[in-house]
Amino acid sequence: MPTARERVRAELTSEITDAARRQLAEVGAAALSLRAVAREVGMVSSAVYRYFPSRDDLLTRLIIDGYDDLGAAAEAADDPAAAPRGRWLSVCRAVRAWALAHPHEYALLYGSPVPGYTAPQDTVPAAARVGVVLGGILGDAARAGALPERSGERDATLVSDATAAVLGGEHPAIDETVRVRALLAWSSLYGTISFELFGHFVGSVEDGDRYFDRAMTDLAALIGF
Amino acid sequence: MPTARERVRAELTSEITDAARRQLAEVGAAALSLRAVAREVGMVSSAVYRYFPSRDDLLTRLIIDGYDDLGAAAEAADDPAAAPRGRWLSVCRAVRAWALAHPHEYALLYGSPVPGYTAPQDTVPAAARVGVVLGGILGDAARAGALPERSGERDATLVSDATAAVLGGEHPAIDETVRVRALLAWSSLYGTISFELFGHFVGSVEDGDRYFDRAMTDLAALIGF
DNA sequence: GATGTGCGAGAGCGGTGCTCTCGTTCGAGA
DNA sequence: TCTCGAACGAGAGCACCGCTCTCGCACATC
Repeated sequence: MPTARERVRAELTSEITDAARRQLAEVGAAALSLRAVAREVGMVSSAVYRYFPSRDDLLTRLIIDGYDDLGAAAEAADDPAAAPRGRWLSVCRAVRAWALAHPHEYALLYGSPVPGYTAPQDTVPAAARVGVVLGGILGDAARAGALPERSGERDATLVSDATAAVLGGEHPAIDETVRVRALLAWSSLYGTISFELFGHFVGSVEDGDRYFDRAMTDLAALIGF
Repeated sequence: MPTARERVRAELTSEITDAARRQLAEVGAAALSLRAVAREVGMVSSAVYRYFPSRDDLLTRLIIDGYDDLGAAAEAADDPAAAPRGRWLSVCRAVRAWALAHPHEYALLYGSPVPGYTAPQDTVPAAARVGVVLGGILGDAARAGALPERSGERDATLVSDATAAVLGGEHPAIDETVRVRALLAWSSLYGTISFELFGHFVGSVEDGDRYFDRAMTDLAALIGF
């Protein structure tokens, strides 16, 4: 049972992260100021250091929360009963929708890394959630016989064992070519969203929604869906 | 003929940008400090404002230079006499090599936008150079009959006229499907490089060089090369 | 009830972007 | 050739930043 002190500490911690999240959404990670967060929660800046040893640790908290929120959105959008292509497209749409709704969070997760900041190991499980969802679609499709037959060969020098396991594991319909294409589709999803969000499609793509659907459908076909 | 004052002004301006470029390469855009640049060139910080009205304007200069440098690298890597797939792969490799050699510049160009900063119109021509090279490969391939026949249809609600013109223009082998795939391949190139550079492939891709070549080859096949 | 730990407040350090003022110097027009 | 205005560098200063340290106060434990 938590003491009163522990309870108020937990409450204050989440109050700080909430304020930080609000400020992140407003001004972005680079302009996120620990002092402003402190002001918003009615603290003096030095008091915040009782809860987060540095601004980077506060950012780490936001990064993990962001990955988790995005991962949950992707998982919620996936209907395991649907056909592979529909599942793929649905998850891609969910990721894009989350990115458009949380542009600064997305930039924090998938944009330039914060300088002098290296992601601690804590972020890894949360960061992997979207990939796990997409890998599950691939594996389910293979086991359902929805993918063309392939050599099933394994080249461990290209894709790591852990990632190969996430990408449907060993199956005759999955070889290194499929694994590479799945990774390519995964990174292309984020490349597409990043280009849209960071303005590189301005003047090129007229209808973002339709372009995205067509591009993601092309990627699904590349994998074999 | 430039006066002595104009000459020394131009010289000092390039001295400032050189120092800024060095600092960008070392500490990244977010940590680039106008005061440190001033120190490096032996000025007091306020004097730099005679040459750049703000830190963002200095960054804009670096962005344009970066796009130009990257664009020149892409153009130099393209051999118009080669086959489309080889040209595509060669340009992709050049972009990746430039990114790996200039990670902070790359992050400035294709990572999170600087907060409160909107790219001025000056950056557009420089930013377009890589896309023009890739579009040229597509157009040459179409005119050489190296692409499968298609409907040649045009759907201006999806891709802008200017971009369609860059992507080989009107040709029976180029329809909106090809244009979408070309844009997808373009953004996927950067998605792949960004994932590698920003650490999202850590633990997944074992051999970055081979993975990149195979992924880019898959993209070429998607376009029709 | 005494004691020690957790906590918030405040001052302070060195850094940042940016502004303003003040002499100086240079260059073009009279 | 002289003059006067524009350009320039230096310096002080403002408000902000991340972070550290110290100092009291309050709470939980012995």
